Amino acid sequence: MWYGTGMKNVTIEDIARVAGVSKSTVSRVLNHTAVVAPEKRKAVIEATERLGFSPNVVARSLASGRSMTVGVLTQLIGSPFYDAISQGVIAGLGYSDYSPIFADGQWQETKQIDAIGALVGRRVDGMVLIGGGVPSDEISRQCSGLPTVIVARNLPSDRHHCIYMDNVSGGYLATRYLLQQGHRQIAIIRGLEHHPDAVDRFAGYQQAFNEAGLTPDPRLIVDGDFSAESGIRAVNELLSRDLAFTAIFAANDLSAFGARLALDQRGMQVPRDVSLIGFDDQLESAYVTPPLTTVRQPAREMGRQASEAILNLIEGGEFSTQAVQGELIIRQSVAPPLR
Amino acid sequence: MWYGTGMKNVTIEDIARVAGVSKSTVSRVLNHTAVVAPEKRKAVIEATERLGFSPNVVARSLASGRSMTVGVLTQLIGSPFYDAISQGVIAGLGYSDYSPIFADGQWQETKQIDAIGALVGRRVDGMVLIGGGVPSDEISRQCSGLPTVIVARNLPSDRHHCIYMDNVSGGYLATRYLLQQGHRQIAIIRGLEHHPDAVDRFAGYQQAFNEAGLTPDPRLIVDGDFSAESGIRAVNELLSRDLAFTAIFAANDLSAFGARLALDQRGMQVPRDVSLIGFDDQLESAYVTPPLTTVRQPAREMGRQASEAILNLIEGGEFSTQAVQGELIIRQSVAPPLR
DNA sequence: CCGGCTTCTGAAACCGGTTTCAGGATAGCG
DNA sequence: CGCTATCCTGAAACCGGTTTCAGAAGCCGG
Repeated sequence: MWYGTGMKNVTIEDIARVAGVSKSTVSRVLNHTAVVAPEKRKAVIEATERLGFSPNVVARSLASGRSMTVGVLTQLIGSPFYDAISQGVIAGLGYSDYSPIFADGQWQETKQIDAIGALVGRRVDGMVLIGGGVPSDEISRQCSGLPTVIVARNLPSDRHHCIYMDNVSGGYLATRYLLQQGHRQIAIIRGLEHHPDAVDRFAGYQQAFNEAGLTPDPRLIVDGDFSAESGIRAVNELLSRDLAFTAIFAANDLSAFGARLALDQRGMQVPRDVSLIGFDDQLESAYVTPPLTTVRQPAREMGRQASEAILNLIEGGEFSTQAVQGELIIRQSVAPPLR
Repeated sequence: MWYGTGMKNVTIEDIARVAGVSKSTVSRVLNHTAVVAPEKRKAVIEATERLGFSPNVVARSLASGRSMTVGVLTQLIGSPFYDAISQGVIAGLGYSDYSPIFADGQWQETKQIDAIGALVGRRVDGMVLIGGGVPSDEISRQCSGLPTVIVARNLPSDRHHCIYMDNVSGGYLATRYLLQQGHRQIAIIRGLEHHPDAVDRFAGYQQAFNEAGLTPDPRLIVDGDFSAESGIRAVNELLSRDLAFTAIFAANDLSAFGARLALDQRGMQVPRDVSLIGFDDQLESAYVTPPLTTVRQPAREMGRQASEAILNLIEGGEFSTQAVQGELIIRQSVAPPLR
């Protein structure tokens, strides 16, 4: 078996022979790891180019102890938000000498633990964990001594480096905006019951109400699971309960889409009859009708930040947990209530 | 530096010592590569578990010549279609012992060539090329002797293994459906001018007209670039030209969303005033208002198929280029024309 | 009871680099 | 001019596995 651009497989030894020097010297030239006499350096470089040599990364990894790879644990459920983070990581690593290796957690804790194990076994030099629910101490155990960044999740222990979205303030922002527009009966479609993001956004919702000296109507709180279907179900449930509401705060844009569709099917217009606000600001949200007002999560940027953080940690740098703030993106799905 | 679950770093040599056998025997037990006396086997397995040994994949790769990785070249532009293919590849590889390594081509030929080179340098055992525009013979050159699958692109040479969507028949399907519904003035928003997918879909559009003994109105053909913005621009252009049309075939769902929005802003309803059909069937398409009729491209499945194909090729199996057919997904954005 | 064949096993070579170490050449200094 | 400090360089060890090879042990039939 052979690879590479050309023939057999040219090794550092071949270069050494052709250039009339030793392996060591070739290595030194290639890595700029020591001063080498100019004429030898030249000979090595020429030989390298003539034979079309590209060093065997695997051998190099073994010898140097660094694999030049970063393990990325995804959850792969096809959520636009998490996917965008992965993309950001890939993009951010694109400018470095490190390559990302992916493993798929499938939102199952055991799978995630296995996947982390597989990545560790591959001797990745750093680890980026996107979302997921692996317990803190399990992470510590498996990734001890290994630079690790956790994205889109906030682990309280300061052993961990996290880049997460401040979901409380995000939920607060969305709700306060609706309140400012004059809404009082604001339904909320929550995300997965125990999902920390969902819990936090809900906390923000309550906080905005509290701050305004109001109390949300508990009957307007319905559960969902971040899917578009759950948005449909939630609206149907609200309408079947025959409750009055003038606005909906959806757990994420996808469920907002579902909610929008369900409202439309019942003949209710957004924002005339009901205002609607989402969470995420995914690509499509600016182009649905009406363009969706939402809280922007800079997913791609978070991924990119994570890649920078991990590179920095690998180089021995420092990093401390960062919360990124959501941004209210005002479009056209919210209007003051009619009356 | 040390990794792993526990202490220093336990190697096969440690296991050998503890189990009272030689390295060779440990290797044989771990890889089931030869028969070993039951009691020694047991000793090895026990030692392995007790010390929490996980083999160094890098060393194994170097020795065996197989890196147990598959290189994936993406284009990372955030296109829902291409992204979904990547996800499919990750998912498909999840069940194997191979891990995907990503490199980002950024839709630039030079970047793509570099990226392929980097992957080859990493001694990947197989390569999955998603989209992109690297010339056929450049691929042959760099990937010679390396199992390679090209997804979402059809290279005529039979040296290559491709999994691609039949865009001609997809475009045909969409257009024929509109014709069947009674539309005659069918505008088309094309994708990027020289993009093969766009060209093919347009060919399908013409084919459907031909087959019906009709000719499309050339003034209803406008260019786009697969973005939502381009959908908006296209509709505005059509309307400003003051042309009569009863239906729009958009290059992809994203540009259909844009078109839908632009129509809405001009007070035109879908499908009452104008019917709209897209291409892709991305996640959100079922939940916009009205739910979008479209041609489904099984992106994720294509990625999964690619991963299966590459694993098969690595094992020495055969694979021949496959065209997957699009499927017309009828929802509610198309209706017969009013008159 | 012995030769031949099979089975198991360990020593050693190997994969392709990096890194240590020691020695030779050269330069600097008194 | 002699002696030490410095600079280059190559030999060899090393990273942690796999695989070859040859020898030891066990089994068989004659």
